[in-house]
Amino acid sequence: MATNDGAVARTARERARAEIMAEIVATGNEHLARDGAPGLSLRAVARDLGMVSSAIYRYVPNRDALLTLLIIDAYDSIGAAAEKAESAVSRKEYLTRFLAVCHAVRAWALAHPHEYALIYGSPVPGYAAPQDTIGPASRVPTVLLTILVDQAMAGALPKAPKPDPAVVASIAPARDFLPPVIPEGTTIRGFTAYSSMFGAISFELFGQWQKVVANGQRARKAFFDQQMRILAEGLIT
Amino acid sequence: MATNDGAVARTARERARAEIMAEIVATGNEHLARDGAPGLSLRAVARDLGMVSSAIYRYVPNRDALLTLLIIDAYDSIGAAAEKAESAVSRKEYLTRFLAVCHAVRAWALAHPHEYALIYGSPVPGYAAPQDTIGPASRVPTVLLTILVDQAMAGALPKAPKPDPAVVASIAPARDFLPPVIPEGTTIRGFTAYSSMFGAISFELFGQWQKVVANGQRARKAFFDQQMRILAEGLIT
DNA sequence: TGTACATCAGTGAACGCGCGTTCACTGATGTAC
DNA sequence: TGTACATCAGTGAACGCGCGTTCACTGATGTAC
Repeated sequence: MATNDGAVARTARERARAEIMAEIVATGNEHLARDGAPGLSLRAVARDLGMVSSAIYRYVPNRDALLTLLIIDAYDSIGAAAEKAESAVSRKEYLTRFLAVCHAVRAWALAHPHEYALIYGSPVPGYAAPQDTIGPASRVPTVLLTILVDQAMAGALPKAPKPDPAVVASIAPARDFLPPVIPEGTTIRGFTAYSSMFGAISFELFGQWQKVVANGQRARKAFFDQQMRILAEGLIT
Repeated sequence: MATNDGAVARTARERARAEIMAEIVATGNEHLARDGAPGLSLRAVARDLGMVSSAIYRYVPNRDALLTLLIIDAYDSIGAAAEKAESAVSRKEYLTRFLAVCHAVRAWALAHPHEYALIYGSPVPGYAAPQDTIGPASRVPTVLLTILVDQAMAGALPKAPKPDPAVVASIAPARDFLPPVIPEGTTIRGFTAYSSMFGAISFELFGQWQKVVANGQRARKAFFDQQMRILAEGLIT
């Protein structure tokens, strides 16, 4: 047994490998920010790392694998931002917690537009996301769900009429991860708010509010805040 | 003056040109559907049209121009679908008109996923949409606006509290095309419903409901319908 | 109606580019005894 | 502790590919007189 603190970074090789993997992800993100996902190339990343183009294949088996790494990194990054913002709010301030998440997600998106586009924009043609991305992808929705659960536990959930049986059936898969305290009507409203939030961010980020909403940071933020408050109606108090 | 019915297709050359332009757009759309926007290439389109690769430059000055043609075509196509569905509903059935538009837009998106991604998904890196796309882009929102205006004229608009001054200021640019019958509170709710609708469609189309909403057509449609009804609350009666 | 010139569509070759990926190799690091 | 072998990281050349775009050209169509 060699000198070894924990499971990380044992031999020099392993340490170097972990570092280089991190550099690959970092450089990949830079390229994403400059050229977007379609322009991402293994050769270019290798070049930036001072490697010959074939050397990168020691770390990443192909281009799709690099995309997967970047997708996981992006989901983790946006998830961490949401968690951090939400955790700073006192537990009983449900609406404030919700808005904190919304604004954190939006701020992250504005700061990392190409990473955002990678995970919430159009799928990259020919790329199929593997299972590994599902876990990190659920961090943001999990935070939001926690707010609803806390509210339900406190008996502070607004009444939501039970939807049509067809609608209830449509969200059957969600029952696997949804605690029973959340009624169906609330679930649908929650999902709607959830996709709506990303709709609002995508519209802002992808330029769809051109000539509709003022361009200033202040205006955009106030507009978004109001949108999120509307989405929270009948769901979060 | 040659035999000439109207402003279209005079000489053989002009007729041929118009036809080939249409074929270019059609073929471009096929390629979009197969490979997505990033993979769209002038060479490939020319090849499919039986032209030598340089010949296409007689019709389209460069790749970006082809993208612009396809974007305009997509906006026109989705706009026409929305208009058609909405026009079939009796004028006073506001909610039914709204839902007709929502379902028409969704159906179009499901039928043309790559064209949808082109106009509502991540922007194509390095491409800047020219002014020509603004007109066609406004067809869907214009139909939706008409519903609100008709409702306002009939005095059937739900009350919406006037938002904060900062919020009102943020939508100042919209005042240019918004009739004064629509109050600020309604405007913001309308914009929110609008971006939310595309958020819902994008989530469905881009695979974000994996393991959340059931996969069947029926389920997906029922779920979407319920979402749209929630968005209509406090806005459309 | 017929001819002369101008315009346009399409050809074929070429330019220079960057990409993903493979392969046989050298030299450094790690492991077993 | 020292040596022998196995593993791994990185090299450099090469493969075959498709792309956008330019250019000088031929031949057909359109226009002016």
